[in-house]
Amino acid sequence: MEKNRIKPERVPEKNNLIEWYNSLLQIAEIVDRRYPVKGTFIWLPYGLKIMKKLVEILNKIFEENSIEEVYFPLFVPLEFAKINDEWFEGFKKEAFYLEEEKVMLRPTGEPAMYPIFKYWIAEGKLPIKIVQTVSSFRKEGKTTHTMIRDREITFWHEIHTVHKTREEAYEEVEKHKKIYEFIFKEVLHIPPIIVEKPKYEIFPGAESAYEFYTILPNGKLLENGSVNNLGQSYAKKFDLFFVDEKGNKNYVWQVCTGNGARFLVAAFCLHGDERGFLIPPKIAPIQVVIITIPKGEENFLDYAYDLNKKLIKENIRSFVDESEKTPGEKFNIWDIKGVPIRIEIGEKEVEENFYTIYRRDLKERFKVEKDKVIEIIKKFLEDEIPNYLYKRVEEFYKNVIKNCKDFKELNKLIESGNIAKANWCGELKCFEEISKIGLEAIGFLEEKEKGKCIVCGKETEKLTFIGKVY
RNA sequence: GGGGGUGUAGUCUAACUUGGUUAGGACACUGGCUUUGGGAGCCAGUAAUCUGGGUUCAAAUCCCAGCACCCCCA
Repeated sequence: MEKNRIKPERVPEKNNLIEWYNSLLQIAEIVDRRYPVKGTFIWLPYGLKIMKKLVEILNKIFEENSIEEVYFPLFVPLEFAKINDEWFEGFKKEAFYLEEEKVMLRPTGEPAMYPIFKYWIAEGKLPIKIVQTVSSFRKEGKTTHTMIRDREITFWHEIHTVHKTREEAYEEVEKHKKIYEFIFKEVLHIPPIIVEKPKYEIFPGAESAYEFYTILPNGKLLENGSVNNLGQSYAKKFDLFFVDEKGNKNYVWQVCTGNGARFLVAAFCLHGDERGFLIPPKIAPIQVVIITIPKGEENFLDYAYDLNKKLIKENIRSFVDESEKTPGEKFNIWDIKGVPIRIEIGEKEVEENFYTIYRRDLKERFKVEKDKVIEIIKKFLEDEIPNYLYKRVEEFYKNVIKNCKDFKELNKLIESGNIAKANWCGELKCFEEISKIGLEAIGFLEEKEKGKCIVCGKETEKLTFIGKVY
């Protein structure tokens, strides 16, 4: 596409996902993409409210797991950054520098936090469990995509925990896998996909790493949250140790996890349709929009606000759109913005004493008796819409994931928008063979099945997904 | 990282091939009247050649660089 050929207020076809996604981000007023610095964008009020709702939910869950929010500076002294030479090698080219290169803007949090952890450990503060939600900065190359690959990665949360024992760190890892699973299922209504990364893909000296993925409607995989069991690799570099009762020096065990706005990308792309986005009810800034259909002098706004008050009292985020637009125009705008439920109030409703309730996910209207409205809306928001959304994505995943036993079939399968599920031994050379044909084996699935590695033919129980990754 | 494409009002575009118009249209926006059950109509108005350099009597148009966006490959 040489140019965005999208009329500003028309939703383009979803079969070109990036075009559809980019246009909708703009017309649904999630972000303004016109900021003239590569890999950055402006969060608009509606989008920011969605993102902040998600952050609020995340922080609440973290806090329930004894993880406290902190704020470290964005500036990282280069001497800190160089403590872990492997980390520095990995990030030095894609970091931004200032103060005549004595300081870098954080590409990730470790080198800012870990030297300070040394003080905290010395003060007897183990275990340390903290989270920071902040921007990270990486000088991404040519390909940037809003919220998928940015140079300023906004609302990136990173959890860092420090433990006395290996066992405690392993328990922490399991906890974090469950937290992200919960977010996917209960907040975003997307079936979680989690893989364990092979050893050569994780940080040298780390124990293990898990990565969550979502499959986007164009059949590309999106990394969407990682949980790293760092072992003592960083502890040794940063000299993080505690002295036990016997007077022995012990290096600590560390865990870190992170993700950001990619959670939203998954929700937008998987739940959205030809009419626009669909915001999962738990993170929707507006869960119910009330639209009146005026008749002559009567605008029915009193009825709308009466209902609005009742809904708000029940902790339902409700909004009356009393703008001058025509009802049809309002229907379309709120469809695009993805408000899960709409209530229509006009002459018919008032005379016959009912409400017309429209479900964005089904695109269907329901005639609901006035005194049942709260009950029905709660049922829709809490059960029926989440369940329907989840099932729909589950169905999509089922269709797009194809079993594959033949290496030669891989490209054809993936070219036509699918994800391959295959037995895979996970050896480095078998990873590289797949990379050579432009694809990626994302890691080991939790599911196991006897078979032969798709590359080398060796017997293995391990399974992987193979596809293109953003 | 390699290759390719594109930059005209808030948005989508015409004029670019073959240099010369008052840079035209639509949507949006503002004002007015009329309307309102899936994007309503009429009238009037505001508003644009990405930035810098070059070629030329003359540049939206040709050339170079920068910036930004999109696509393909790694």
